[in-house]
Amino acid sequence: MEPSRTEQISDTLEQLIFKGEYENGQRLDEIKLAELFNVSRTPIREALQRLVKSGLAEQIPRRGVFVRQPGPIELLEMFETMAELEAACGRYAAARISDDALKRLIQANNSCRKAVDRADIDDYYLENEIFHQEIYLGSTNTFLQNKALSLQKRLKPYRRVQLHFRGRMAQSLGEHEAIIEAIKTGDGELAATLLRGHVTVQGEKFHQLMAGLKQKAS
Amino acid sequence: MEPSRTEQISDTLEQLIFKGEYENGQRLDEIKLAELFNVSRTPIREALQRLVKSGLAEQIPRRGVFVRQPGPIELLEMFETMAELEAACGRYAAARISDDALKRLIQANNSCRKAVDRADIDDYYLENEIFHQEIYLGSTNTFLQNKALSLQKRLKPYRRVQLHFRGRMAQSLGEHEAIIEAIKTGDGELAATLLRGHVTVQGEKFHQLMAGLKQKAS
DNA sequence: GTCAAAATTATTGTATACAATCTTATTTTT
DNA sequence: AAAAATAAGATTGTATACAATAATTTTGAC
Repeated sequence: MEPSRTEQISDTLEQLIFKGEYENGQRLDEIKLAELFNVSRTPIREALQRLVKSGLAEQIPRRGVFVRQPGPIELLEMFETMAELEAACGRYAAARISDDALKRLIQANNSCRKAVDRADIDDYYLENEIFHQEIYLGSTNTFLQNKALSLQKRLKPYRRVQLHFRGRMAQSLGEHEAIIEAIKTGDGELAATLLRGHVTVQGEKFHQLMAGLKQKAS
Repeated sequence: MEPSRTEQISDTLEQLIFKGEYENGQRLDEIKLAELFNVSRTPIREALQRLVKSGLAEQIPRRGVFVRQPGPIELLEMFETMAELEAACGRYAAARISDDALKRLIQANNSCRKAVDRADIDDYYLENEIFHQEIYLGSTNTFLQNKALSLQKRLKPYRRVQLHFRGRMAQSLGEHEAIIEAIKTGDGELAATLLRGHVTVQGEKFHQLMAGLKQKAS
């Protein structure tokens, strides 16, 4: 199914906002966007409504719609929520993951290990994402899976920077092993606890996230 | 801040879909809606984009947008997700709820008890909702809170019917007491487990939910 | 009578015109 | 000179016209 023009525009704008191309509070000028996308204001306005609904922008009537970049507090809240969603996925995955999906999960982690061995941050970043997505999928709950995917996507730019800190990749990989073991043995409670800890931003990770925030802002 | 016309229309349509005024798969006719709301198609189409983004409708390009009512499976998935969100809220609430918020939570439950004493289903339905919202609030995580609120709103019509089954209200109230106690003593793990069980649809509750589904469909 | 092609009708998608409102600049008043 | 009032410009919100596509009906061939 070919996506609608409105959806294309909305997705592109989403990417741009994620990448930090727009400042927090910046107005999304309908006319400029119309010129940028070579369309009239009508499809732009429809796309903007989508952005508003997904929380990426705020609409002030008769004023315009303004991008809403999360600040430090909201970011921590989002990571906390992500941790809980991942924990939930892990809990269900431990109970219901299929043999095939488990195989893929292990394979994804093997790819992670190779990336660590090569000290390839970009690749680890990619494979790690797949590892987590396999857990979402393993939950066998499409609704939960989609929620997790959507938040993962939104937090993506903030995770990248963290990997550049020394020892972070190796530590992450070690946690993966334990998570797989818990899921394999069907210990949902343990899988949930491990995943929560794996994703939660605490201690040193907190400073790394904040450092990443500044980097993005510049 | 006065809401935009588009937001009003979108919210009204959301209510109508929640109430079951539109069949699953029914096309949302732009012209009819424009007449219904006494506006042109333009603001209608903007509102429809919001519905699509929030998952209440599906857009098929050049065909139209069609309402998407959850079937039994998706409904169970949504309740599972709700259970996990509530568990997460409970966990954080146990660690961070303020004295004031705890007081309000207890008060909300007292209102629940009064409703049970009067065997007032409608009132219990209302007060129970507030009880849970106090837990969301108690989590002190606005992002998580909003996610919980939004899903609670979406599941609202399906919870109502369940209360009509014998003993359901009294059982629910009993669980509330234990939840409060866990939060009060700061036992996040217990609060999470209790809330998960409180919301999860299993055993008899499953049949009640399915019965409710049929009732709504008629 | 049935199927296929063509024509008709209906519906979505987009551009544009205009109205309503807000913002900014200018003028006027004190 | 500062503040208030006014005017000009910019921007959002809505209606409408038209184009593109899909759905339906009609027509015609076999």
